[in-house]
Amino acid sequence: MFIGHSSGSSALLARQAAHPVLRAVVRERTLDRDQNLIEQGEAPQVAHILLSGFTCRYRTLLNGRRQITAILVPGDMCDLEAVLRGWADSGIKALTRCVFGEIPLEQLADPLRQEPDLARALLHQLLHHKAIDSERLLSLGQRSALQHLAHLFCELQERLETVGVAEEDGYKLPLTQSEIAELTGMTTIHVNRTLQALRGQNLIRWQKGRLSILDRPALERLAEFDPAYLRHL
Amino acid sequence: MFIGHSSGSSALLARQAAHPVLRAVVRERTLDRDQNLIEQGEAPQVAHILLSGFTCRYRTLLNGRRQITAILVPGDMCDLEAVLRGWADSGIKALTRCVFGEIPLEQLADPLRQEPDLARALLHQLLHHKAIDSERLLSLGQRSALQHLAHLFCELQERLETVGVAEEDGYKLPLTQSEIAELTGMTTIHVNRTLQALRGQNLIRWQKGRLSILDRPALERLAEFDPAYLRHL
DNA sequence: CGTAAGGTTGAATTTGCTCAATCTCGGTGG
DNA sequence: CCACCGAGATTGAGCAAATTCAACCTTACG
Repeated sequence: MFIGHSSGSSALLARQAAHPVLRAVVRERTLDRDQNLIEQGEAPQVAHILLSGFTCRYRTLLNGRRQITAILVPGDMCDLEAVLRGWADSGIKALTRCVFGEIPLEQLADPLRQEPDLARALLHQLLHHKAIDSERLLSLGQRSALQHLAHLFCELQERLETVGVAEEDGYKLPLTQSEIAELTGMTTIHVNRTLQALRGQNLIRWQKGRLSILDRPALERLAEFDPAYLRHL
Repeated sequence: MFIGHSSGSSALLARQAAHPVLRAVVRERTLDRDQNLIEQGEAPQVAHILLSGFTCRYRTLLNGRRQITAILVPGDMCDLEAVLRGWADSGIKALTRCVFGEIPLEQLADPLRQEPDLARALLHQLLHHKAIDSERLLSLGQRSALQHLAHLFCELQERLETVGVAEEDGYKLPLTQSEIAELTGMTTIHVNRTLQALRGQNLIRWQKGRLSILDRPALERLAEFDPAYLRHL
């Protein structure tokens, strides 16, 4: 993923040299937990890249059931598709206090006429999230609850390591169990019990908002996790 | 979606004027039902656009459970992501006899340096399938079995109409119930019973490989189907 | 210290799954 | 023309997974 050093105050991301997308950032914007970056159905006025914090995309059914369709971590473009499409098919809300970089639409309106680096980065981002979605389809369709959660934790470990927000053996996971539920299509209660199972097998610990992976190989084996889908050219 | 008239024998697609992607087709290739276009893990040697027939992408778990992660209909790029990424994260197989257009890698290797029309079409295709995936995540996570199947049928009606392969009230649906199962993460048996429920409510009929939608508004209401996600700029 | 949000537990119920069998129908060979 | 065959569809009974509802516990925080 393209991570660079933002000029703003919240610059946690200092892994790669300045990246084309970050160079396009003209301003920062901060949201508190549970605030919406964009409502479902809205037309984006500006594009955002997440600089720090956790964010999610979600969609709602008439009966009120909600599905979190994506978790966004620092470095991710939050609303790229919405911008390119002209309207947001999902809502986007902050799971923690978040800082976003704003990118004026003009700079992306026709990404394919831009400098190739920027365009490549956008395409890259799209591919990245497409790969994550595909893996999530597999989890939702075929993995057991246990495997599904295991896979989620492995994926986040990997993604957060990439952006330098995780340690070797875990990371801060600022989600509630009901958010995990919305993410995985399970019930909060079922999430709770499945987590207990995971703990019972000494695979993870999850205390005070920090997830610790106690036996990473075992967890990855259980999840059938293969990080390849997160690695790109 | 970009559909045009292919010069080959199998040209069913004659809706829009010749499209940049179709212009890049150098050769056709035909597969019979159940033959693989590409194996999971393989490195694509050439890109493919589906000209006629039904194809799917799928992924397998160690226990042999398979998830169909996408249905591909005429006009769809089958392996765009695999090409851009350099390896296939899913297998792709023909659900019926299929004709594909082959596009040499050189023409796509760096799509962002190509004529903008081609590049735009590729990006477009990526967005299209991303939108479909997002909807499918919602179905898998939050819709009931009944809603899920209803949604699937609505989606296909819409997509096939777009490429001129559906009539007003239905279309040929050359899938087996177990393929529907792999697509929706259900059991074949559960698919069967859910289909009976759908028939019982006089929403659909499915005979001799043709799916008829008897009450489209009611089916769309049940599924909470909103075709907006399939419409693009 | 009280409150609220999040986490945990139990029991009853529903949904979907497994296994195992039977049915249907199009195609095949005799 | 007809009996056979096999893939796909259908059925039933029992079981497992996940949900619902309702309560209770824990912890952070004002």
